[in-house]
Amino acid sequence: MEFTSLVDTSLDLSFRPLPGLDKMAKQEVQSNFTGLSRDNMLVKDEAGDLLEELNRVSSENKKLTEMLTVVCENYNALRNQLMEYMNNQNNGVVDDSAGSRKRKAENISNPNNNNKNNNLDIVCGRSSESSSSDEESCCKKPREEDIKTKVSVVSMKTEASDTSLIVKDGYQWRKYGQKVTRDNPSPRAYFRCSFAPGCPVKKKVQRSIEDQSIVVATYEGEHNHPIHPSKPEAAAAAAASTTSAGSRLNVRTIGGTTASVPCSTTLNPSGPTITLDLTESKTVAKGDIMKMSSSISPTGGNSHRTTEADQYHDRPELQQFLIEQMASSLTKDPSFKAALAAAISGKILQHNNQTSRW
DNA sequence: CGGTTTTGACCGGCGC
DNA sequence: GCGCCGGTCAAAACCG
Repeated sequence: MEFTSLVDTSLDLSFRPLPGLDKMAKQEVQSNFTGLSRDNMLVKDEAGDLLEELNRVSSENKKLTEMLTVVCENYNALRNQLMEYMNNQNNGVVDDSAGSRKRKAENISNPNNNNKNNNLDIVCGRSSESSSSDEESCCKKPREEDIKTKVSVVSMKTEASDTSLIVKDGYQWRKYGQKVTRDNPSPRAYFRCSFAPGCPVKKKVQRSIEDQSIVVATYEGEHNHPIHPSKPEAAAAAAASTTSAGSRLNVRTIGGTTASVPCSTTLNPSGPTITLDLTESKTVAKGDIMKMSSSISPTGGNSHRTTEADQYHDRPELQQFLIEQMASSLTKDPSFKAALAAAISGKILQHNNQTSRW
């Protein structure tokens, strides 16, 4: 399953001039102001400026689209590498898992344990669900629960002083138990989704044994209802809980601003790690947007407008900076990320529904 | 008052 | 069969 096949990466911001708009605008201006030669000249200049602005913005739009496409391609490449790695591990480990009668609960019970068997179970379950019979043969008798339950792990950085095991993922959870497990001194909390009656999703939340400030949430199952509309922070974890990759997905919020890229993907032996820096404050993002919009706004400062537009046109480094600013502002904005993640997870869900019908 | 959290008891799977 | 352990139940307490 190709990621690009699921997500339309064209990112149409609907801000490109229509073909012929140039002519139409000029004709309209001319017909409206015939006989007023001086005004006519002024309006022509203004129309020209606006068209330049439109062209510039549409070219930026195009560049942003290309950037997003590159990101998706990188994701696909990394995912392919991961699949190869998984296949290699599968060949080496399958006998071990068949021979050992180790309790299966341990796979799930220890989210910090980067258990290869756990990954394999998930991958096999998912591939038999969505792929051809060739892939089904990789695990001929997948256990039924492995197919039914999708398990995803989300780890989040929290305040070290925050002792509550609350992971805000947008869904409504009801805690039904708490246990201290053998391998981790910090208690593990058990949650059920209480947003919709009969929703089978469960969640286990426990602090990482290595880093107490990291809370590890293990989601089991799929929600049978849409995400709570008033909770935009749901995006990342919701995407993780419905991830089509089916492998371990760690969504981390990192304190501070050390990450220059707010969203990055890395491949490590435990699986792909998606690191989301959600800690950037809204004020920063909005400030950037405000800065940007005020500097490029066609309505701001008539006398400087043309020269500013020319600056952006003539200087590629400024264009590059502008593009980076736009991308940075978009990715820093939580609401944009939430909307993007919701759209992607929606696409994935839609695709899963379509493939399950085949 | 209804929903949520807490917490001890209980259950079932697994290893020895 | 027994004990360990993770997961779940359910009554009481808590909260808005």
